[in-house]
Amino acid sequence: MKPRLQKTDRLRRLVEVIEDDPFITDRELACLFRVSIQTVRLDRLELGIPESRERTRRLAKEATNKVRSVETGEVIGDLIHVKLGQEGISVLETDKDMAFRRTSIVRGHHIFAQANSLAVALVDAEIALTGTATVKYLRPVKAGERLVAKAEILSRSGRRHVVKVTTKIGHEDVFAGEFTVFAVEEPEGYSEDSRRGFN
Amino acid sequence: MKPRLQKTDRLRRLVEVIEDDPFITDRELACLFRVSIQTVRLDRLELGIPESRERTRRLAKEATNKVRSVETGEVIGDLIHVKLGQEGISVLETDKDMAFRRTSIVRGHHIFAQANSLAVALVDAEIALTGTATVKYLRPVKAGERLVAKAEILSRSGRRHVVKVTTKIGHEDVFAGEFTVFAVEEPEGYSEDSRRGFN
DNA sequence: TCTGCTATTAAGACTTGGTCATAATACCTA
DNA sequence: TAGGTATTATGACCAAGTCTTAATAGCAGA
Repeated sequence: MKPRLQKTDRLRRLVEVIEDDPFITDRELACLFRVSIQTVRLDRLELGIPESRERTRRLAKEATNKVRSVETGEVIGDLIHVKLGQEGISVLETDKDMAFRRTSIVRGHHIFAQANSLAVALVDAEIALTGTATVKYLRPVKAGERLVAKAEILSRSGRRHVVKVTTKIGHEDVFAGEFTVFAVEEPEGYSEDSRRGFN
Repeated sequence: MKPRLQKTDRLRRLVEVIEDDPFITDRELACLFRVSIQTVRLDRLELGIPESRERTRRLAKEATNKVRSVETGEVIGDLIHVKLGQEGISVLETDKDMAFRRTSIVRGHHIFAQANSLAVALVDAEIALTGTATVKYLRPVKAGERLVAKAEILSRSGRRHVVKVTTKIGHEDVFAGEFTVFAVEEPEGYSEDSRRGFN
């Protein structure tokens, strides 16, 4: 039963190698594992791994989506609870892409962005602009930690809302901020078809 | 000279369409422009546009790089001048990926991130952490505008630095903030091989 | 030893989305 | 009518696969 062991071993390594370099072709893989192309194809078939071009295509789509959703996404973090004009909760799973490689410490602007997004989302208006923000970083956040931000509208006078946001990991406070968010009726010449959204 | 006009027109549109959807094939393009596949290929040849698969490949590579550099990059914006412990200037070219689609208004956290990055970069220490930040958004920024952030260390007492950042577009102030940045000697158990970097 | 099983390799036909070279045709204009 | 560009067609070829069918190798148990 030695060949079978060799095979399962190869299958495991195959997954690793392809994950490491999704652009690799069957020919290259065959060469790498010193087997025939057909064997590699059978292996891929068995593992349900698509061909090189398909992998590349998916990567391209996913990556472009990622850039759009992370960078342009309407809200940073998942809104798991929102009472418009009152309070809300947002969850952000941090990962290594948000952190410094060397320290694994999540960059501050992600934490800020989550809080800011949540503050803006609470304001019941077509367009909401952050005017000022006062924030405190209470302790560094490591990649992989789950940020739970809770926000509450402290006061409102006309179009001006004061929103308090507290971000925790478990029971520990890691960030606190106060945002002044303005509700705007008209786009003020900044857009033609705008509905909502600043910050 | 009508066909020539039609052609240059088609070439312009071709660039647009491909930019809009890089995954599109020659066959689809031919169908779209109501010309033969050969014409599309000649057009691409003339414009130096690579084939669909090549475009996809580049996109995948570039996008994966982009996610890393934009998200993980040590500094948001280009540091064009830094006097460690004193002052610095950073430039950030905004684009539509940083803005809301509907309004073309750049999301606040990018402006914050540039200012914060610059503030941290000025502090001459192995590791620098932002403690607090007080910021004001003075007017919305449209995608495409060039943000010039100037920062100056106002005061320093021990490891605590107060950094003032002003961001302008041309001569107009769009953002102002004050950051308290702490210089840290030891990683305080948050990392093993850390050198510099928080926020 | 023969049979059966898995693993591997091979061979062949077909697909997609092209490249490259060559030739034919269409259209317009001087 | 000749010359030019623009367009289309044709055919050979390629990379990197798919899918099917078949041959071979190596070992294990009856």
